[in-house]
Amino acid sequence: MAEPTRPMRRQDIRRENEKTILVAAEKVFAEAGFGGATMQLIADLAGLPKANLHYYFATKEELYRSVVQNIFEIWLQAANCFDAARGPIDGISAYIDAKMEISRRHPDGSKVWASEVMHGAPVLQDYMESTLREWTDGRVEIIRRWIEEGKMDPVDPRHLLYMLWAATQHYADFGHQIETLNGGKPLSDRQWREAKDNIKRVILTGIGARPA
Amino acid sequence: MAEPTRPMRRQDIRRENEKTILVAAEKVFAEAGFGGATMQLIADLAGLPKANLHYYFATKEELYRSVVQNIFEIWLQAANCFDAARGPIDGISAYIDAKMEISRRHPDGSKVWASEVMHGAPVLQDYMESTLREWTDGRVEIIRRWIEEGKMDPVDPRHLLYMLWAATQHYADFGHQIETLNGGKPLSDRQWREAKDNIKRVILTGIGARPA
DNA sequence: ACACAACCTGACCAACCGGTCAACTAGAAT
DNA sequence: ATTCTAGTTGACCGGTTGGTCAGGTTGTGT
Repeated sequence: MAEPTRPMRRQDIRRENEKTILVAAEKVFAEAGFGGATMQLIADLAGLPKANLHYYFATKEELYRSVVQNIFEIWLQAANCFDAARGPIDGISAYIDAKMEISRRHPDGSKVWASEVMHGAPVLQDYMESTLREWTDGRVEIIRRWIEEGKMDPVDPRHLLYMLWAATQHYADFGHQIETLNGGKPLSDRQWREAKDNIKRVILTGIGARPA
Repeated sequence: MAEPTRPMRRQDIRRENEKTILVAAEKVFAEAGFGGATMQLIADLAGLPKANLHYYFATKEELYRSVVQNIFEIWLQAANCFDAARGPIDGISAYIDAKMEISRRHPDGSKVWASEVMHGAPVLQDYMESTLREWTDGRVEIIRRWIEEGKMDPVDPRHLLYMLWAATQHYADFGHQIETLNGGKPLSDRQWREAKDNIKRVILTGIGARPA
């Protein structure tokens, strides 16, 4: 019954262990916060001795930094939906879909991200002042153009973006509250769809989005 | 120049010290999370010796619990706006105003609350299953009635509430991000008003709210 | 077969944290 | 004035934490 453990190549070992550690770390950081997380807890969850963690990640901060950067990249990827779109209905719908999918598939990463920002973004400050700002400015420009072209009402683009972030991220960060109010059960497929549709409908109607 | 320190009555001492400690604790818990906060940090910020903290609050958990319960009560007070209203425009407007005011005046408390929920509400689980659930069910019923009376479109009441919570709380929890994207400066009075107006306008339009 | 480098890990350590306590000071009641 | 109780605090303690390290094991190029 024992799997015939094929010999692993060096590269595979490193990649696999780093992945295992990062997954465990993401979960522990999400559940306990940076201060509450311990290397021992992460090691136990990863099924590795603590000293092994320090072989791959020198310090707790370095491990945390890797986790945060990972989720930040996923977060940014959802951005592309916006660019390809021809109008607010396509663009914002796709963006809501993408961000809701992140909230559903990576709730731990979302929480780590939220926690990082809430504590003043000590690790990500640089990214926020460069990458995030550029991305935001670009999207603001797109929305402004949509408004000029009469494709939607004149809504402040920044506050609209904040609302999109807030409404979608809420389902990850406050998932526990939502679950509690849902009778202690996680949202079903159907409920996730309803959530998505509701956000889309309220916001798209709210900004007076008109077909391109 | 030294203030003529009037003798303090026992009651005043206790009340004043508890208040000082709670304020300091709220800030430290918000900035560092429960795990990252230390009694020493809180004591330093409060200007009291650490042992004195333990005189008023036996354990770190007890102090944390007090902080969380405080903000929970503020949070619940904003609820009353909803009841007095005759229709969605009045009710939801007032609620958004109240919650935005909380985000602005009590950003630390909001963060502690968010952190608490994000980590599975270890302290507040009881409240969430009783008080919060009751409050939510009551509000759902009100919204449902508004829909029946044709005062707004048939939007899922729960998801609408989540959106209200998310959009308003975001300005506290992600305040640092918003500040960074605002050129590193806090939102001005005018920008806060714009934020509030935008949320109101998008949501009220989005749900097709009609005057009672 | 050999040597080198990457990988692994039990044992250990200094620093720190939550919490305790005994001794002290200062209002309040008589 | 005396007594009692609430409030104050420096010093201390056991347990935990992030991090180290010496010595072992295993894949890999020659």
